[in-house]
Order: sequence, then C-alpha cells, then structure tokens
Amino acid sequence: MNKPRVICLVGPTGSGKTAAALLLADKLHGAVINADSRQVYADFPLITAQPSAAEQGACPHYLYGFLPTVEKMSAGQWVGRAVEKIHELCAQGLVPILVGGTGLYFKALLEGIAEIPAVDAEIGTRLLQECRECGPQTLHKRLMQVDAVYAGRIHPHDTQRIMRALEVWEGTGKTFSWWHSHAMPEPACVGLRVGLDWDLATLTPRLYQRIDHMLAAGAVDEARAAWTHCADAGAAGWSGIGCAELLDFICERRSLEATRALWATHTRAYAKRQLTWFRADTQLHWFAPGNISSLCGMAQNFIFSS
RNA sequence: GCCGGGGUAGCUCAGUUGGUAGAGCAGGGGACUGAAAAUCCCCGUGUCGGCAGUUCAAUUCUGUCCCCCGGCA
Repeated sequence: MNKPRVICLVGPTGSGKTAAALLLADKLHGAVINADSRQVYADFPLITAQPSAAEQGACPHYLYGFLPTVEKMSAGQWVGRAVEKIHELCAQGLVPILVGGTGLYFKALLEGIAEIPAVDAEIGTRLLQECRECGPQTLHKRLMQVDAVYAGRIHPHDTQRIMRALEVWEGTGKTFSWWHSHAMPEPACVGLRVGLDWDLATLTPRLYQRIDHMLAAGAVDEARAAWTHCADAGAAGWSGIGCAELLDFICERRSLEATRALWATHTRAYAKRQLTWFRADTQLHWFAPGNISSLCGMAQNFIFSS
C-alpha cells in the first residue's frame, strides 16, 4: 500500500504560514494539521498565534488549542496524533497539510523517531535532583561510561539531553544510541517540504508589529485568564515565548514596556534558531513569501502527479 | 552653589593593592531523536568621560573640567 502523501509547510514564526496554508488547502482540497509545539495549548490561542476562528473555519484544522497548560506535548506524542489524523484525512479524500515551526516534529514525522517505551517519571525527577547536587558534568561522565557514542555527541553542560539519555538507559536497560539504531520506525508518510523564505532583518519588524497587535488584541487578558486555570509558572504551557514574559508583568515583576521589549527580542532570537534548523534541511524547498502560487504549484504536482 | 554616589563592550555592571580589562544580556554563527517557543556550543580592542600631573608604566594615584543620579540649599 502506498504511503500517504502530505505537504509540510514550515517557516520561522511570523512568516505567514497560516495564510499560505489556507491557500494551499483551497487549491489542494486539503485540511490543516498543526505542527507547532506551542499552538497545541488551549489557554494561549492569541499569544502562540494560532489560526483565528475565521481562519479555522475556512477548512478543517486539527491539533490546535486542545491541550491544558499543565500538560506536556512531546515529539513522539505529536507524531502519534498527527499520523492518526493523516490517515483519517486521506480516508476522507482530503490532502493533509502540516503547518508549523517546530523542526523536530517534522523530522520525527518524516524521518522517524526511535520507538522508546515510556520510562517512569520518577527516574527523571531523581536524575534532575542529582544534577542539581553534582552538576551536569558528573552525569555526563556517567553517560560516557554507558553510552560513549551519544555522550560524545552532546556537550557536558547540556543538562536536558544528558538527562534524557540517562533516563532511557536506566528505564529501559538499553542505551539511547541502541534505540536510535535498533528501533527506528518506517516513516508513516511521504512529505513535500516547503518553506517560507525570510531573512531575519526583513522579518524582524513584522515580528515586533505582531507583538503590538497581540497586546492590542488582549494578550495580557489571555495570560491572566490562563493564570487562573494554571497558577504554576513551571507548567509546560507557560514556557512559550510571550507567556513567560507576560506572566512576569501580571505578577508585577516587570513593566509593560520592558515586557514588550523582552518578548520581542526573545521572539526574534527564536526565529533565528528556527532559520538555523530549517536551513540545514537539504530536502526543503524555499519560496519567497510573495510567491505562494509557485509553492502551491509544486504542492499540486507532488500530490496529483504521483 | 555645596555634599555624597557614579561615568568601563550595543545594554546592565564587575575589576585592575599601577603592568592598557571581563561577566550576564543583546548581536553573529552552529548543534539538535519524547520539555524543541526547549536545551546547549563557539565568537569580546572597548579613546576604561575629557585634559593635565606623578611614574619606566595610569583605566587604576593626584589635580582640574564636563556629564548623570541622589541629598542639602
């Protein structure tokens, strides 16, 4: 059986993916699936720039704004949900259009992500405690003993990756590297990767304007309401750019002006990191933001001439 | 006008018991396998406010001038 064909639309934050996706959906008779790790949160539709109600009404949209702020999403979980949706849409004769800015999610979907069983959360908690006491280098040394290959690829200060590799080792009895080479699934679909090409300097003023629009449209109220639902600053949903900065404003730790400025620089820095990720993807086809029709053409070709 | 406290990297500041200086943030580049809007790596010459003096040597000590912030008038 042939694998489903999907369109993967990427680009840095604020690059116009939402509008381009609607055009694509119209041309291809498609539906949109969110591929953004922040737009899954129900409490932050404005701050994470989820498509508006009107936009979502233009064609079917999935995996937007459904997750409570306390809950975590992960690349693996997301792939599971996305693949399920892809099959559903194909069965309905709709072309799946995956749209978002989370590079890892696309990579996991299109190239596979090791099928590692869930590990007991207690292990992670314990490791983190140890890390606080002894520092990440100590744990990195331990990782070096059990999985020199992976340990050699990451930096001794990269707490997050060291923790993950150690918890997989302790929780499954196999090393992280072992899972990577023995448990890679066949990707569930074939995707055309198209991206909206911006240079940072041109994108930056748009990013700043968008923050002003969000503020004018009630971003502060959105954050206040979210805080009444989840008053835990450490919750997964609060780590989004804008959310954390706004929270400090709400708690009167920072002025609105300073909040706006910080939010802006963090957004810009994030767009830069996204550009770095996407630039390294040799299979990605770039399109000028003003040239969506070419993008649609390539997508039509990919979907209908196979 | 007087008395304090300051003027060092784009910003906030540290420091040099005299041998021309370094952190965080910002900025640039990069990595990226279940937190990825995360996490992490690499990149720092700047009249150390101006001028003069002491000294082999001053950003550091002295004098003076300019500017900023408090307080007193």
